[in-house]
Amino acid sequence: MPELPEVETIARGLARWFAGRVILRCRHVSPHLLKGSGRAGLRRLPGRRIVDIRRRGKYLIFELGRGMKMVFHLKMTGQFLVCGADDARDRHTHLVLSFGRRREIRFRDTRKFGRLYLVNGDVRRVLPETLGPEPLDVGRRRFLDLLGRRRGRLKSLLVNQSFLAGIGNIYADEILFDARLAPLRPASGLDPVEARRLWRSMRRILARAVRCGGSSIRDYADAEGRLGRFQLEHKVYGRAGVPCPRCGVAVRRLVVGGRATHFCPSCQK
DNA sequence: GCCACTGTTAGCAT
DNA sequence: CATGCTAACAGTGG
Repeated sequence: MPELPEVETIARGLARWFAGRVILRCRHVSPHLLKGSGRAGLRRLPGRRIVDIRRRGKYLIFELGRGMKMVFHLKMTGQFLVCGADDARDRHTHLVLSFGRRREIRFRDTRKFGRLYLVNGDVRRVLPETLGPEPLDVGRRRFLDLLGRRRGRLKSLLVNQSFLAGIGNIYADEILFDARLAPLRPASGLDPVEARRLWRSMRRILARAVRCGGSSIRDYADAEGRLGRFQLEHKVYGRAGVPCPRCGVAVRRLVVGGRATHFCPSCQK
């Protein structure tokens, strides 16, 4: 479930406690996380300082000393845990970074879709070439321009990482509800007022979700174990059959581009 | 026990 | 450029 707000929250929490700290030890517990030759790079982690921890799209990036980077994608169920060396470790823990005072960062992932890439120099060498810009960095004019170049349905476009990086299923549905736009609308068919509303809603929803620490639907928690609060503000996601908070008509659920999609059939046009 | 479903994304065919 | 299907994997709920 980690989308932009969740990854941002995790990155901020980790950076707060671990920026500037030196990795003492690295234990790679499972082969899934890091493929093939990348594993050799793990030996070069001990002794290296964590300069900063930041986010790009849904990727979490540890910037290390001398230009080395660890780039994580959490996919569906990846999570970070900050804990003590003696805390119980279950079979879904795939990587452990040890620090002084017996503190550890652990990467845990039940479905094993998550990935780690090690890179020297530019992170773009491991990010997809097609990765779109940051939603919160795109100005209104640029957004309208990007939108005008695309066809296809609004819902599919918002979750497309080559359009904008970081929006997933939950926030796409919440953004479209906020913008009062139907998920099946063709992206190219918006008038300027609607397009501007979509840009505003995107910024509003993502910024508010970051302030809330993301959405805890199933098992998401940040690295310090705190739950997000934005799920309390969901208006349509996961609420099929519940009255729309704006007009009272039952929220509908359908599948668009293979993704569950929730919307109000009455006030999203 | 079996089957359908779940937040992601890459790769492939159409 | 867009869409649909599959696969990677584990847990949950009917």
